[in-house]
Amino acid sequence: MRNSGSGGDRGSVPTRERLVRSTQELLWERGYVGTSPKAILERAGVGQGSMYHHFDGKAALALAAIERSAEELWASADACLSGPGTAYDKVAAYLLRERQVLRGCPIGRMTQDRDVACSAELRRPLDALFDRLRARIAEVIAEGVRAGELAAGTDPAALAATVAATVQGGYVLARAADDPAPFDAAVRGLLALLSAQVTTGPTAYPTGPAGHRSIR
Amino acid sequence: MRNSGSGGDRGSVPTRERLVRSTQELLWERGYVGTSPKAILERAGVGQGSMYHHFDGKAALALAAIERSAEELWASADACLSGPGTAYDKVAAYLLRERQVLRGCPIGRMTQDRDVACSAELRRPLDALFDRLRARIAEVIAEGVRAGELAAGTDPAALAATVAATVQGGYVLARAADDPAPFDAAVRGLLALLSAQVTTGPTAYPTGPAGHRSIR
DNA sequence: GTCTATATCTAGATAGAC
DNA sequence: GTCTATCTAGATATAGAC
Repeated sequence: MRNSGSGGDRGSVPTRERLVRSTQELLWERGYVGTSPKAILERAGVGQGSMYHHFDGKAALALAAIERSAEELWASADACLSGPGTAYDKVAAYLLRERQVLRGCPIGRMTQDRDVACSAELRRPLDALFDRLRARIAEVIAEGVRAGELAAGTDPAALAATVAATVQGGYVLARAADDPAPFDAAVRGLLALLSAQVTTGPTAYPTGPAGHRSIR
Repeated sequence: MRNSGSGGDRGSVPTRERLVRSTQELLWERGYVGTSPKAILERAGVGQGSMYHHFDGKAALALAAIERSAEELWASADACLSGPGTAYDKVAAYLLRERQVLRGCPIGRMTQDRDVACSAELRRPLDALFDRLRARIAEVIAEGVRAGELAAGTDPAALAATVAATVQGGYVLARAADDPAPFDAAVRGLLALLSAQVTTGPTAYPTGPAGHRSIR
């Protein structure tokens, strides 16, 4: 049982963990190309030797950071989509959950990074996350259709893609404007369309403690 | 009247123009941070002296390239939105027009580049483009509402943001999957929702020569 | 107007001391 | 395990010849 870092017995964050977290932050802020090992080390407060001891190099560290971010994002999204209420409520909870719009999506951002998109290994966690996300949203929608809440003839997979795309595109529009308003508008527009598919009004069900603001 | 490049009288593209076009391509492929002056010069086939003669530096050249790309994108989008048919037809024409999905949007991509987003000057053309685009889509939708084609109560600005976001987000999902399918699914899902807002079926009007495949 | 040579700084990684 | 030196290459810009 080797010591996995000097911090474990001091109550501080182990070196390896600090490297991963620093890299998560920097990838989110600057992307892969814009993030240098030097910047990671400075933020983590460790020397170069530590980084190359724990990881093979920049790509390996980035992979660990991306996988971690994807896990965290999935946990957050799934919590919304597994919440109380109708299918509409669950989708609305996911759409209205988003935070820090101007920072963008830590995972979606990576798709614009050439070195990431061109690397099968680095792209895999992105693909896996969005695949799971769309599948989960589609599942929620399909349940709504089966329950008679949403219009029959609704294509769950297509609508799930629209939901995920609206969020990702909302980030893009908001960053272009340096203002979260376009993101909010896109979500509002989608929820308005979605509510038109609801045969039983979403508020006809008890929505439970979540109490998300309804759009229409 | 100074000579604005040695190519004008030889039928070849002037140096300055070659620099702008090369930069457009590289910004699209690699983003701002990932594009070096050296790469631009190599693609344009000119020496460094030419670049620093025509432009102050990388940022100035990038600004010219981004403005050019925005103009081209606007022309293309506006053509779709000014086409024949109903409001649904026009929006569908815009949504279905998209090409080279895996390359992403040359303008939307820039929003993920820190140096661009943090520069008021470089961000301005992105903001202007998406602002015009949303305004134009909203105009089409508002006309549809006034004409009684689309449901009264529709919020043109919000729906326009949803349309633009679906496209931008579709690119993100497609690049994550390395497959255009999620883009197509997102568009299909949105058109299905939109068609539910159509009080008069879109095919009830003569759609003219455009003849876009209808989704539902 | 265009070129090559040069300068400075940083990226990314290795070597080896402690 | 962690540190500081050191290395090679490339980014970005300037200088000055042609």
